[in-house]
Amino acid sequence: VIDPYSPVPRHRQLAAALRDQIERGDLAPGDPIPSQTRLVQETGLAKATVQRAVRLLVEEGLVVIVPGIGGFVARR
Amino acid sequence: VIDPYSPVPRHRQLAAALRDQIERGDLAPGDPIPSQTRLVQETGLAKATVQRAVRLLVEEGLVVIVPGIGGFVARR
DNA sequence: CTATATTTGTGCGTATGTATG
DNA sequence: ACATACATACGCACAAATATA
Repeated sequence: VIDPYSPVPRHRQLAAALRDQIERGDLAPGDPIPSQTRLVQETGLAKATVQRAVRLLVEEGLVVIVPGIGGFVARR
Repeated sequence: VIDPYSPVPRHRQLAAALRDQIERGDLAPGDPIPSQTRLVQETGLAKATVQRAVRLLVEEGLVVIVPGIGGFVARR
């Protein structure tokens, strides 16, 4: 799902992909989002890049992170 | 603390500022130095530039870096 | 209560691409 | 051509929080 040759930064590509899944309803409010470890495995991206993508969604209010537990689609 | 218009390179400016804090005793031997992330936030410099400043202090023997942990004022 | 596994958080080291003076 | 600087990205290691066996 990630195009390494795109001028769009990889963390933005991943954030966009997750945002689409949320807005499409694939991921409903309250649902856990894939763990950072899974996202690293599935995308081939570095952990730092994955975290940066997730942090974008947190700043947008689409995702809530609970340390030690995981990330969830925000209720609202 | 960093003057972008100074002819002195920014990494040297930051290194000098940290060196002053160490020699003044604000940072004692064994004390952790501010993380690179913090220095990036506080100075507005890029990570690579901050890292370069810290590396100067390491080469001078004023700072010791422990990978995965952080940087500390050298004991001696 | 202890041990282990999972997940997020933090931090360093390094490399590459791009822009500027 | 060169030095400086920023942004992006990967890899690795350790710490903290939480849950489970």
